[in-house]
Amino acid sequence: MRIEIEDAVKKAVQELYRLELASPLEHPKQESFGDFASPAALEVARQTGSDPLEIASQLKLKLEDDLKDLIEEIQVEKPGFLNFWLKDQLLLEELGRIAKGADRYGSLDLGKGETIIIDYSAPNIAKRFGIGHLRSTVIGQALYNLYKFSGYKVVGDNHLGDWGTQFGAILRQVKSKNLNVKNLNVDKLEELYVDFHREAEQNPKRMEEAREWFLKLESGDKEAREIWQEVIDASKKEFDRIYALLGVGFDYAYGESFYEDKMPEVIAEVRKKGLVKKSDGAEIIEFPNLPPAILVKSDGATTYFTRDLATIKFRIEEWNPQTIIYEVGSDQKLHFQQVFETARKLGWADGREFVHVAHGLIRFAEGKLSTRRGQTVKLEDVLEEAIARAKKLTTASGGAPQNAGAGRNEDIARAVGVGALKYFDLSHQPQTDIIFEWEKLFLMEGNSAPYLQYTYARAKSVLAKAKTDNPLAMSHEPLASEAEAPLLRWLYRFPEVVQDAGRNYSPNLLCNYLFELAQRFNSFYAAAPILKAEENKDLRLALTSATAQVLKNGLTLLGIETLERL
RNA sequence: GCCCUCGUAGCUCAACGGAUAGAGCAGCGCUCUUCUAAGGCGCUGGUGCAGGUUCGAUUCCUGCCGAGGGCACCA
Repeated sequence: MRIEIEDAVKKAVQELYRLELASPLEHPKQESFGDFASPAALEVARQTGSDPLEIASQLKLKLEDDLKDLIEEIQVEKPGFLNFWLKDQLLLEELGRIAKGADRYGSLDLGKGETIIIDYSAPNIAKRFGIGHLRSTVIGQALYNLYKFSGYKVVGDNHLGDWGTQFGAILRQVKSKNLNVKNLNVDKLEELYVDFHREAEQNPKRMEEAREWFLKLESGDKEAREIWQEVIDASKKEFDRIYALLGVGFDYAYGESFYEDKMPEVIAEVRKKGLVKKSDGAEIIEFPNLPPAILVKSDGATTYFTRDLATIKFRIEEWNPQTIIYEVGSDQKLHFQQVFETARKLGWADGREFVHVAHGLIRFAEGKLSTRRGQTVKLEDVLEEAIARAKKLTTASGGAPQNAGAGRNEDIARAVGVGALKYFDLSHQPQTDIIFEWEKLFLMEGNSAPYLQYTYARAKSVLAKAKTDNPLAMSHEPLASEAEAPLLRWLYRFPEVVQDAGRNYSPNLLCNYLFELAQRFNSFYAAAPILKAEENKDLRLALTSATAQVLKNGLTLLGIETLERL
């Protein structure tokens, strides 16, 4: 609907004033200003110097004719806005579309065969999976779902940090302390890493030893490889546990080490194109507006800059993507600017888009969480706490007593607890920092996943009692009353929101929409009886059903479970 | 020092350059002999500072102040 009206307005402006309209159609904040509003007349007035109200009136006349099938009424308001009211019939038909579309309602066909690669989560091997990795993991998964739903081919790749000098540090510790790697779990590995940096502060020679060990690893030293492999296995065991809890998955998890044998070719290509310069024994790439990046270290080892270049090359050859999205923290912004700039210089960009969704950090009030200094919060601890709190809530409210099988309360607590945590993260605009505070993570009322899950279960409960196979059997109800209208005028926007959230790399837009939807439903629910309705019963059931469906589709896109009962 | 991001209510966050800046939490007061009270209804309260562009600025530009991040062999 938005597209039709937007096009009509554009066309009208073009025909009447021969101007290309830039201002988009919008949803006014005040519902008294209609379903859609256009500042077109204001824009035309700016360019032609004439009276905006006069222009608005002219546009109104034309549009009333062009849009007579869609629009009930057009009003001209104060400075020169055009406000549009959709026909009730159209809104009612949308309910039918929701029922028919079911789990696919809101899906789009924007992809046109294009492929998008999303690089997300990417925890570092040998370190605990910290709260800091929640953002990338959860936002990345939501973007993945959104693009798939929008009709793109999507490749999700978990670019594990399983290569680099950090392994030199681990190897150095394991060897010098003569430890048995078989007994090392991630907690112990991280301790080694923290110890290493503590020692390195006292004794700079430690860093050199670490670099030497990494070089050994990179040049295929058998012992180094064996230890490295053990460390990876131990880490993956923990990561898999967390991904299972979070309900997050990937198409691939190549990791940095996968590109080991692909780097020489890339290095050669960069050299051949004359982009490298020697500096203090290292090979660097310089940029006009950025600090230089290191391609090859002075000891001949690679950096993760080199690896990211090799990764791009591989991804292009393998999937020929139109877009590569990196869901990585904002502290790596410079790095990606350097990588993207180099890729462009190498001629790899060519019609391709590289995007760094630089999310803000989860940090303490005083600053960044630093693994090196041992300042981490284990995500697993946070998840367990979230589930424990959800369980308490479930028990306290005495929910879902009937048919509650033995494992059922566990399932509910997990879905609610994990959902609350994921939603907490997703509902924040990606680019802002999040201050870590235990209490804030576990909000289970108000703007939270449990509120949405509760609303969904509530709607489903009504529908179960209604026992109608097809609550949409109603046809031409009388006009929706005050109780139904706000909900009816909100549901149809879901597909627009799916598109906006994807286009802006902002799952939080979807959160905002769903929360508002739930609020509107709950107000409606409190104001109007559904099952015992004396009027508009079919319509109310249809609204209930549509709300449940949209909530489910939206939450699923966010990677949050819905439960039929809680 | 240079570069980047962010400053909105007591707290946590919304708001495509638009119309009376919205929520949630916290606080106070109502509300379950109607379908799930994890709910609903109401009250209290805000754009860091100074300029500029615009019919219109929380949004764009400049400067300042404050917070965070980054700046060569970590990732």
